[in-house]
Amino acid sequence: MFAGSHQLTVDEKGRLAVPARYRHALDAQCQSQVVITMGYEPCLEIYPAPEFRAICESIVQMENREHAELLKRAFVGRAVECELDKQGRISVPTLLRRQAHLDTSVVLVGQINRFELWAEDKWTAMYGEGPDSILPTLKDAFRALKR
Amino acid sequence: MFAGSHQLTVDEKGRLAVPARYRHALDAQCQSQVVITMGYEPCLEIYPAPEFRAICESIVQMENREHAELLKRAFVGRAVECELDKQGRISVPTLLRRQAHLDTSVVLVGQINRFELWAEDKWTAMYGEGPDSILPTLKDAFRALKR
DNA sequence: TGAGGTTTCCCCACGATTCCCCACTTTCCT
DNA sequence: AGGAAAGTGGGGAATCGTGGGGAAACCTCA
Repeated sequence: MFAGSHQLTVDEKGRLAVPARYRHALDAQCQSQVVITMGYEPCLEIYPAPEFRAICESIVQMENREHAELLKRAFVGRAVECELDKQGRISVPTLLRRQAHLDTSVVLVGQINRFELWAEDKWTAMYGEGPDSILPTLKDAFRALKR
Repeated sequence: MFAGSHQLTVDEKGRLAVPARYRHALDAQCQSQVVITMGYEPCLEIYPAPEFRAICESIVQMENREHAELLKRAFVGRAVECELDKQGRISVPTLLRRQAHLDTSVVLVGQINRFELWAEDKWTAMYGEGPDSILPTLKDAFRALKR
């Protein structure tokens, strides 16, 4: 289960050092094999490989064929399989980096079954120190949650 | 079950000494593994790790997808797993401390299944010596409570 | 087919941060 | 008053994030 956010830098070679605390889990869960792709948010999504395959299954079995086709093109079609190198880094494909408008300063966010990779400025603007804009909705969301 | 409030200090390295009376319970309940994150109040929330995981389950299964997404980013995305050190302290991440506007003087408040960590001035202003502002609502709340 | 250039991967190194351990001081209980 | 437990502080070692160099693999174009 992934949680937490880390400010990281993508170096000149497009490499991203995965925080050490996640490496062990990723190794155990998927032999350090991950899939990077995009959803509808302006950020990259990083899945452990088995998790991604499970989502593909779900897409194939969708009732709504039109939705399924769209997801196959936009979600599956943009996916790239990667592997952590021996130093625990993944090299993020240039195309995806451009599509998500990532420069060197990024934020890696744990999202339970996946990670999201945001441009730092976008992330801070939306969920950072002063997330005043989302506060009312957030309050509603918390109240809808049993805990 | 956690109750009561303690005035504590966060030292220069961002460490918080958990009152000894809670340590046994935390050790028994979660091997001293806790998760620190933020809700919509300007304070930090500290959960025993299993408690936090249970909440994540609830989030994943929420009906309202928009709420679930928001909670995943704001609640899960800001969470940090910590472990009490051998001296019974947790080191509170700098980012979270800044977001909750904590300086050295804080109040740890037992909240049944979690703790809350408030900046002392905020806590005293809201629930401290003169809680005049909340008194009418408090009255309603008590009357709604069977006891 | 071969040469040049580019990309990818691995290793090493440095600086900063984090974590762990030890010690001191204060408080509370006996 | 004495002792034990708890809160507080600091020093040192290990780890982690980051950058760069070099070798191997790949692709392109002649």
